[in-house]
Amino acid sequence: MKLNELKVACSSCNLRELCLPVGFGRDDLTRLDALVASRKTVKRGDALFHAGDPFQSLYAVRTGFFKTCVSSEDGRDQVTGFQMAGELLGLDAISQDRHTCDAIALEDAQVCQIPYSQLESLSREFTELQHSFHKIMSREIVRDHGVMLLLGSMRAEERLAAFLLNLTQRLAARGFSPTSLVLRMTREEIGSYLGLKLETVSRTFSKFQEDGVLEVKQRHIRVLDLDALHALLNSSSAC
Amino acid sequence: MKLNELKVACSSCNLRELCLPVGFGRDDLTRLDALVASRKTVKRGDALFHAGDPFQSLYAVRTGFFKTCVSSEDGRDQVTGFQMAGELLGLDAISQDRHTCDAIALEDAQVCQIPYSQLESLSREFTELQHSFHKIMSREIVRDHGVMLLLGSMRAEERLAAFLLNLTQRLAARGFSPTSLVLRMTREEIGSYLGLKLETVSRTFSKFQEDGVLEVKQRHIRVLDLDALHALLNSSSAC
DNA sequence: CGTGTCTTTGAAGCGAGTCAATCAGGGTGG
DNA sequence: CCACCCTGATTGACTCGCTTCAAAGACACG
Repeated sequence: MKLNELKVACSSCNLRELCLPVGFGRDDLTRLDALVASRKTVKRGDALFHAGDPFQSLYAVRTGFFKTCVSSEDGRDQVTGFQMAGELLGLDAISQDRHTCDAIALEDAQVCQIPYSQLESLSREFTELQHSFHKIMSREIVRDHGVMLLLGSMRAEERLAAFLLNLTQRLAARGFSPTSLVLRMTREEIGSYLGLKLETVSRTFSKFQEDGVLEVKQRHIRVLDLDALHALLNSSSAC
Repeated sequence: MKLNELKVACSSCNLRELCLPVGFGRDDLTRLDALVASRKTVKRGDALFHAGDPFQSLYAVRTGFFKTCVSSEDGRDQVTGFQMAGELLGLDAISQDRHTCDAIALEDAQVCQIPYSQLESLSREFTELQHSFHKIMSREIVRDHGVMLLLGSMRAEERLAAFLLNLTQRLAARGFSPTSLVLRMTREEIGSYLGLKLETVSRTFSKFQEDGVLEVKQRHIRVLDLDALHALLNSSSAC
């Protein structure tokens, strides 16, 4: 066994508290190691998979940043999520044995490949894994419902505030500063995710800067007034 | 064993081709029967569960029609789906051991109660069930992504067309006429689902009627020109 | 037959989209 | 090392689709 393969094992991965094995004990973790077949490198701009590709494996993001997007027959497309370290890609593909969205790396990335058939068989004899996997799928459903709420009933400022708060929370959980971040995606990608045009995203960033809520320098964002962002979400009756 | 309990068994349920046991053989079906604990009746307007309720069971709709809706802290709320016979309710609750949305019956309904712990243990020794359950969760994710596409990039007419096409397809799969239907939900609920105000929904229905695409009499809808509905989705370049 | 809920329709206003021009960086090649 | 180019970001002016506010109509139910 080669040394760099040891490194990739779940049992020694620093993401184990965020990824599939949340809450696992030491013994559980070593059982998981059998599951992760290999690492895979994806360069910025490249696709990990495309819609229509046959489904073999799920992928856990180790490093880097992804977007997933679906597209309709008439060429419309929609960013459905942004994934960072510890998050799973490919859950949509189980339903039809084919991927239903594209997963594109927004920066150079590394993923762990998890063959789905092995995940199924291992989780049959390993209750914690089964439970953990179900929770992750369910969490994705809950997340999607939150996005539906956002897209269905929020105004531009509220959408961007919700987006930034979500991003900073997830970054904070990974040990990054919750007040200073670098966006990995373009204004257009943010807009697609939030159901806005890129100009509206840009204008809203500028508005936040004027109001002293953010400092915006291209993709570098500093949160100056976290309460103001929260306030945008907790009081729709602000008008 | 009482006669009416025999009737509720998956092995003799006429929904078995739409529900959890899709593609199961005779033997598989009888193994499933152990899973469904009981039936439950929900009256029109009542909740099957509320957001925050502790999670015990999933529910399969036997008869009737439900809506699920999430709400944010500030009282905004969003219909996240409409469920009919054979569809599962409660998948969102697995992630946090609590329901995250309300499930409200839009007409008198009957559901099968599926204790989640039993579903987990049975699916550990029963590959087909495990696989089927995973597919159902994954399908929910794919559906949500479709709704996100709708909410993020479609205009009012396109949203309503997509909604109606989806509804008629699901009704057709259950043996109902694909051209004539009775809406179980109000304009406001449709609007909430589609990210529109109820007046806009009403106006769009009227527009479709003027154009000869639909015949609309309150909640009674007849589809006159199916192609026109499809055309609204397949050519955004119609302008 | 009245009452409340849901639906329809109109008129006016506004938020976000569209179109277009300019600006800022990052990378590349001379 | 710098000028250039290309992509992405910003900003402005105008337009349009949807929302808002308001009133009237239709239906279901007691």
